[in-house]
Amino acid sequence: MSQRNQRVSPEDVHPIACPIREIFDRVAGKWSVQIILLAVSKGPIRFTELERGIEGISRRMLTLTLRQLERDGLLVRTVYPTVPPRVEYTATEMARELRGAFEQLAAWAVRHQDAIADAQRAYDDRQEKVAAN
Amino acid sequence: MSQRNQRVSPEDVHPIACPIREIFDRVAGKWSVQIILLAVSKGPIRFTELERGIEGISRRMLTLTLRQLERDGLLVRTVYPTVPPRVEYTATEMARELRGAFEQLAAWAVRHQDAIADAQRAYDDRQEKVAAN
DNA sequence: CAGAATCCATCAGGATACTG
DNA sequence: CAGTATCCTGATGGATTCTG
Repeated sequence: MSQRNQRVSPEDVHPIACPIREIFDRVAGKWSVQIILLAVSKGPIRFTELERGIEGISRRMLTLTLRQLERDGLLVRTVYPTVPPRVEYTATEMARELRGAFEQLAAWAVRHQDAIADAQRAYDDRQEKVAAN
Repeated sequence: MSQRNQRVSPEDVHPIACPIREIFDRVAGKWSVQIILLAVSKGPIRFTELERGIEGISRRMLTLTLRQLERDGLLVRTVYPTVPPRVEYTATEMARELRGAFEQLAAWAVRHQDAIADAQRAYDDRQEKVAAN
């Protein structure tokens, strides 16, 4: 307890940081969260509904992200060979389980958003003073 | 319940997706997670300890990420005006509260890592077949 | 030791046009 | 409708050098 200059071995952080990293990469991308939330809350959802429901997403990124989520087994893609074609995306059970974690993070965000904003202002003020030196 | 062609209004996803986005941006960056976890578990930690403890991080990215976390009030930076200089980073209470959410996500990751790997293999196999057409 | 500053490669991602 | 293909640009981030 007195000695804190002990080396930090990579293994200390790895077992928790590594799986988390993997998850965040595939699940916490800018668009993945919104797609998953929509797919979870809106049941089977169509390509165009997603495109309209997610502000600012490009057709390209929607396609790429959907493919990745499908590959990871978070979404199921169902094609109805009608004309015009109809494709629906359904969240799997696995994806639905993410909602809890997302909501916990959202709660944390809400709880601390003011504190964060304050911290940022305080920090920026300090920088201004230094810059004005 | 029969009608699912209802429009998806942006407000349906916004209230939860927006704060989450903010959080993920500032907290779920490639390096932020590892830095926070190290700072939380290793008490006050020095620049060089972080550099050695996080595999593959560059000096530049470590500095940039530390600045951002400090600005957001997740880390406190303490300078000891000795020679050579000594700087320590301490996780704030706010940052420590994140551990729960991180661990929940980590648990999710561990629970489903096999299923995800399987899904990916299955998906890739399907693609190969198509490519071979 | 703990950075700041600079240069440079990569690549995520947007806009647009085309198609089964 | 639900994509694919192509082009192009800005931001991300690594490597390196310099300094109090």
